[in-house]
Amino acid sequence: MAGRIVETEAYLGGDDLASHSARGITKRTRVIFGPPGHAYVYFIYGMHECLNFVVGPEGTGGAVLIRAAEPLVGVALMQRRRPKAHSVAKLASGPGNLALAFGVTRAHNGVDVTRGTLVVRAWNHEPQFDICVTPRIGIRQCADLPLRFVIAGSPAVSGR
DNA sequence: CAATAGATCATCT
DNA sequence: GATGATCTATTGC
Repeated sequence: MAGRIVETEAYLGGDDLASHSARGITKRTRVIFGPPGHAYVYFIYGMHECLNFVVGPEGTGGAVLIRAAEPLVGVALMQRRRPKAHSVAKLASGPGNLALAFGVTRAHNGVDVTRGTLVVRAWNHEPQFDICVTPRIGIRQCADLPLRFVIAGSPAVSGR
């Protein structure tokens, strides 16, 4: 499967209280403080898994939540995994949906995302996109920081 | 279309 | 023992 990431949120290290890393290294947050280029997958609300990429120098605790993607390859498989989705654009719209559609689970927590079965990369052959910046969604702490990034007009973007 | 309820559990206090 | 980087179905206009 493959998709284009169209919506992300940044969670900073240090004093960003919305970030899981804000309260230091724990069993759960240790991969966020590990080397960048690795997946951080967490379980939330008793039912959903969310995919992040660790970014920034090792030890700083920064991560990027992948909130939505446009399905490009493997659409049929994603539809089988998400029978409730009402359109292709919604297959991976929202963090929990994206993880479901792409089959990402906590088993991927800590994997190297520069090589292997779960890979992110830059795509150099696309036209330029307009990126909109907004506050992050679904948080209470630091809810005013402009750290959500969406590709303008993408049908797969969630919320606002 | 907007607002709300319910599902459900790992994690940290 | 409360809370949360969510989703879906349902209710109410």
